[in-house]
Parts: sequence; structure tokens; C-alpha cells
Amino acid sequence: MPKVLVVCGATASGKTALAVECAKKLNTEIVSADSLLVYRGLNIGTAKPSIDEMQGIKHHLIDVASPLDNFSVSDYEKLALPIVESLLDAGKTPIICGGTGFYINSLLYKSQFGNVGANEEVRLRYEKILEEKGCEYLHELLKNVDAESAEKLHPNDTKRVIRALEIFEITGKKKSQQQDAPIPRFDFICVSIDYPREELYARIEKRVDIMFEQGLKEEVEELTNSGVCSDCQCMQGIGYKEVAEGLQNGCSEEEIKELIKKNTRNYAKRQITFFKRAQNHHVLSPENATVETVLSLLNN
RNA sequence: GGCGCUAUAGCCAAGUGGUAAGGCCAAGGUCUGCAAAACCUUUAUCCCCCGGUUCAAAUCCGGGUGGCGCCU
Repeated sequence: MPKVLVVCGATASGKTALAVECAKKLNTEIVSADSLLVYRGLNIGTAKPSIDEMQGIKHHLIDVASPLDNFSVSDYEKLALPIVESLLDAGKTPIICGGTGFYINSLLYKSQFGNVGANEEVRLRYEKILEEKGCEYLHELLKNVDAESAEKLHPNDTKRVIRALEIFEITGKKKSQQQDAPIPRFDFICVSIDYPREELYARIEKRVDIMFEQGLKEEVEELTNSGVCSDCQCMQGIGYKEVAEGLQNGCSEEEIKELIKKNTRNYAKRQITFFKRAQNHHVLSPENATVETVLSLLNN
């Protein structure tokens, strides 16, 4: 039996419920893999599982960061990996459940992320260069030190161009030479629930309506009042940025809601694209997304 | 009924004689420390219809149809 179960897929596809059912059956715990669930105070807009929904199953990596923090994959890996490992040591099948593919991969594969952390100072400097001389110039800079990485990156993809530059500057080594081979850390299978697109979009829209009923606006206001401003990383979350901006610009609730729906649909599409390439990935139809199916896949 | 304006992709829209900008939406994709982020690609054989002028018309002319506005 594979040792790790990953429940991934698009937002609003029913991952949480399936993972909880599996956890109950397997008598194990869930490691959330979601870049926004990590923040305390972001509950409604992230559709954070309620105590009720968790059904007594222990969920890790939820509420582990302050909304003022800048949480990153690396932080995630540092916190989550030991938990996965300890569950394995205890003879359990850890369930990684979430929609942030990047986070999931950091657990599944041994990657050192170039062995360099983010360096604000270096980033700021390159951002300034970007502002003054443009992205083509920045791309040229990278070409000079790491042609291979430059080749792979579009000049407009300035975030990654800067990261490559950052890695070179700090380590003196090329990012292209530090790409870790994607070596799996464990035996695992991935499972996702595949709704017809129309249906998934309908679920998303319904969910957004519910968020507003539950008081998304109030949640954003509370965060804002407690000093979480739009510069904070968590305010990049869908639902949060639209409400914060919308309220400032005097948009109607309908307008804000529609924008959130659209952005969430686009996000779901990106997730689907990302998970298409996942290894050992079983795409389940909604009818087939049952504990029994998952367990039988695990046993194969 | 008369007069004026208008008609370009799902939406907004440029183009006013030389072979269809751009934006939005949508779809597809990328992804190794900001990932619910960031980035890339694609999308009108054709400009409401009919006829005319011209080497050449989305662009000019005539007629028709739809919309908008004003007048009676």
C-alpha cells in the first residue's frame, strides 16, 4: 500500500469532505496543503473547514501563521514535512489535502529550492532596476549570468527572472544548475474529483454567494482594522483583495461578488492545469469519488 | 409619418479607399522560496443585407433592414 494519499484538485470540488471520510476510515490525520488556510483569521473567504466539517479529524497546517506574515512554500515544507514523516513513523497513511499544487510538490519531492531563501534586499534592488530599465534589461542581466534559465523564462515573467538573479547573486551558482531532480520522497497516489466544467463553476458561484451570507465583508473589515493591509501577502487571496479594493472604490456588492466568482473560476482552471501533470494521479468522477474507490486505489 | 445619427468577434471598441488596432470575456498552457501569486499562447477569410463606383471598399454612392435620438 502506498504510504501517502494526496487529495488534490480544483477549489470547490469537494476535497475536504472526501479527505475527512478517508481519514476516518484509515484512522489517520490530514495535512492541509493550502497557501491561505495557513493564515489565522482568514476563514470565510478561504472556505476553511469548520470544526463540524473536520469531524474530529486532526488537521495540520491550518492557522499556523499570522495574517501579517509572509508565508512561503519553504515555510510550509519545514512545518509540514515533519508531520507527514511522523505519521508515517506511526504506521499511518498521511492524507495531504489541498489545492496548492506547489505546496504539495514541496512535500512529495525532494527539492532544495536552490538552497537559498528569499532576500528582501536583493529583490528590492532588482525590482528597482526593473522599474527603471524595464524587463528586457533585467532579462539581459540574467542572460549574462545564467543563459539557460533566461532561455526558459519569458522577459515579462519578472518574478521568476528576479528569483533566478537572486539565486545567482547569493550563491554564485546558476539556478539552472540547481534544479533538483524531482525525486519522490514517498510512495504516494494522488486523487482528485473532476466535475464537468459547468458544474464546477456552478459550485464555485454558489460558494461565493454563501461566503457573502456568512459575512465575508465583515471578515475583511476586521482584518483591515487589525492592521492587515493590502500589502500583506494573505490579502492577495481571492475574495479578500476584491472586497478590500471594492469597498475602497465604492463598488457595489454585486460587482465585487461577480469579480470574485470570475477570479475563482480562473483559479480553478489553473489548478486543473497544474494537477494534470501530477504523477500517480487518479481523476475520479464525482460519483466515483468515494472512500471505497480511494482505498482500493491505495491498495493497488 | 418626417428628419438626424448609427450598425465592426460573446461584449466594449479603433480604423473614413490599399487588404481588420486594442481591451474585456472565454479557451489552452507554464510553474523548483511571494503560487488563491506571477507569466505565456490562441480567438472576425472578414466589417447588418442588396446593388453601384473603383485596379482596389469595413471605408465612397444608392436602396433595404435593425437600433438610438428629435420632430409631427
